[in-house]
Amino acid sequence: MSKKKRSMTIGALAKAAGMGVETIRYYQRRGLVAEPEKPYGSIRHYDDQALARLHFIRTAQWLGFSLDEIGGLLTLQDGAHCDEARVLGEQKLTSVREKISSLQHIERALDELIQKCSAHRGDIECPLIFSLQHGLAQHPKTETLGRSNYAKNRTNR
Amino acid sequence: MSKKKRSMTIGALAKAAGMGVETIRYYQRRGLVAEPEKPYGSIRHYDDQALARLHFIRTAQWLGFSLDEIGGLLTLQDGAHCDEARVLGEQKLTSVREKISSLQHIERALDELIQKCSAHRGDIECPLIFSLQHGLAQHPKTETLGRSNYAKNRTNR
DNA sequence: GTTACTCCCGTAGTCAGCTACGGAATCAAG
DNA sequence: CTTGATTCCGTAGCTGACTACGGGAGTAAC
Repeated sequence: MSKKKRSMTIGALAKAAGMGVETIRYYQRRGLVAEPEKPYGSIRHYDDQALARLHFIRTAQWLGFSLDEIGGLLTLQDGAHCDEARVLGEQKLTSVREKISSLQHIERALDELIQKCSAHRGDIECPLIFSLQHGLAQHPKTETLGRSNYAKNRTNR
Repeated sequence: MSKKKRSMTIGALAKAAGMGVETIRYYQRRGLVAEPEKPYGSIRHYDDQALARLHFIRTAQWLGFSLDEIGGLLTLQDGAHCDEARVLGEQKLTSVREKISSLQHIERALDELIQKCSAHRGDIECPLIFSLQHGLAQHPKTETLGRSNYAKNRTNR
């Protein structure tokens, strides 16, 4: 949007990018954004290019790229490696689609359990609990639920 | 399935449940499964009830419940608090549906970027990279991407 | 009876992405 | 020129669900 070459402190940059100062420092440590030279006994200043990088990171993150993958995308940024970028995007798209379909399985399973729960009145046992104990048709028992899975289904803060 | 009252060591139980010994110990520490009495100078033994608990945990996990939430479900297991269980299930269902719809937004955005990439031939810049730098129409810039979000889109191991 | 697994138990490490803390230096306002 | 906010910098803590390690005890097979 704005193209004027304003110069900001890290605090102003953080505010402009909608993130915390500590987050920017963290990205610097990870090598995702550069740390500008510090004038003799003074404070670092950032320009709109730095802000653009932060936007880049946030958008790519929203698309599901990890910070490591974003690092890879950023190296593609300078050359004209459009094909490589497209391949990365396609891989992401595939994994997003897989995630959608497995969440849809879960949606169906949960929905059925809740239906049964609502239908059940004053009987011996809760159908939802019972199903958890005795198995679900849809649920692939062999699937490993590792640590990479743990937050798959968490609610945003 | 099997109803015979076999007795297993923790290793056999782990194998039967398809998880590691350390995982079961971890659940014991978290109070999700009980630790049976240890005979004088011997080894603990587990029965099919213990196995059923582990199945319960894995299925509930697959449905998106956290271990803390599973702890809550397990306390409902003994009383007949079907309504409470159903409410928890409904909350999960809501959050699953939210996740699906936000992943579908992402799917659309990624798909468009890739289309543009494929259409582009020998021009100055890569459309995907360009969009990351200069903003996406679909992407809500104000949305906070906190730590609870970081694995939202990771691939299963 | 010796070898080779398991079990037991406590503690510490892993991953990803932040977030917090503390003390010194610098800057902006009054 | 003082006060109070920021910056700088390194290091440590947090989350959730495991996973690994180490050393001693028990157990199973030969």
